[in-house]
Amino acid sequence: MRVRPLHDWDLPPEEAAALQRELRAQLILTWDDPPIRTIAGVDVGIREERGRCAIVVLSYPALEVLSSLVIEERVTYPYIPGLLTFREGPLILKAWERLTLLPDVVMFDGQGIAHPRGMGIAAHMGLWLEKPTLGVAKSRLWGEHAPVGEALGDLSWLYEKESGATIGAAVRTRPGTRPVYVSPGHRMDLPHAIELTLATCRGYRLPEPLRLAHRLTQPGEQFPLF
DNA sequence: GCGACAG
DNA sequence: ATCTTGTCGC
Repeated sequence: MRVRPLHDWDLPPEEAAALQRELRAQLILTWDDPPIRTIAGVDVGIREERGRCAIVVLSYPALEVLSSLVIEERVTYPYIPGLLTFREGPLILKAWERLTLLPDVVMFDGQGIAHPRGMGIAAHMGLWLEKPTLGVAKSRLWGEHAPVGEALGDLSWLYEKESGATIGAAVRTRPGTRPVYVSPGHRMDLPHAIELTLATCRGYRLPEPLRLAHRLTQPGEQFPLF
């Protein structure tokens, strides 16, 4: 799919952070109730500056794989907490260009607005892709929360200590494992982000879109998945 | 200065 | 994320 360029990616850390603060005003944090027939999972794996991005599109709510793709490219921007998008974003866009089936919702491996400047990878990419997005991270970056209940579906709100604003939720997607951190990206609200996360879990800690995309980024894995 | 810190 | 083997537990 084609996207309209919003800005350069090769920005020094300070400028990258300033850009994130500017982009925050463009986020739409409401759900306008579009029909959901497909949902995509996006993940990136990098080893020795060799990045591999995988996108898997599943039907919803059946969760059958409709298409998948993997692309590789050199990645040089360093990993800096809070600036993950500047490392993985360019590669994700390259993969997105190869996509022929436009998903209704896109799930990312990382934060949405649960980020120091409200612009985690799911929020940022949502602006580029102009699609509803949500972030499902394996660990916390920003925000505080009370302990999470042990049952599937139990959750604790993630809130920003200073403002008191609720920015996401720590969700138990599988008993006996650590919760995942869910937050809306763009054109999304928290209730729907949580609902989509739980509705796409199939017995594993990670929801299917991300679990499958992650598998494809691992060395030796083959695609397509169907 | 110290601790925190998505992937 | 990646580096890495075995191992504890259901």
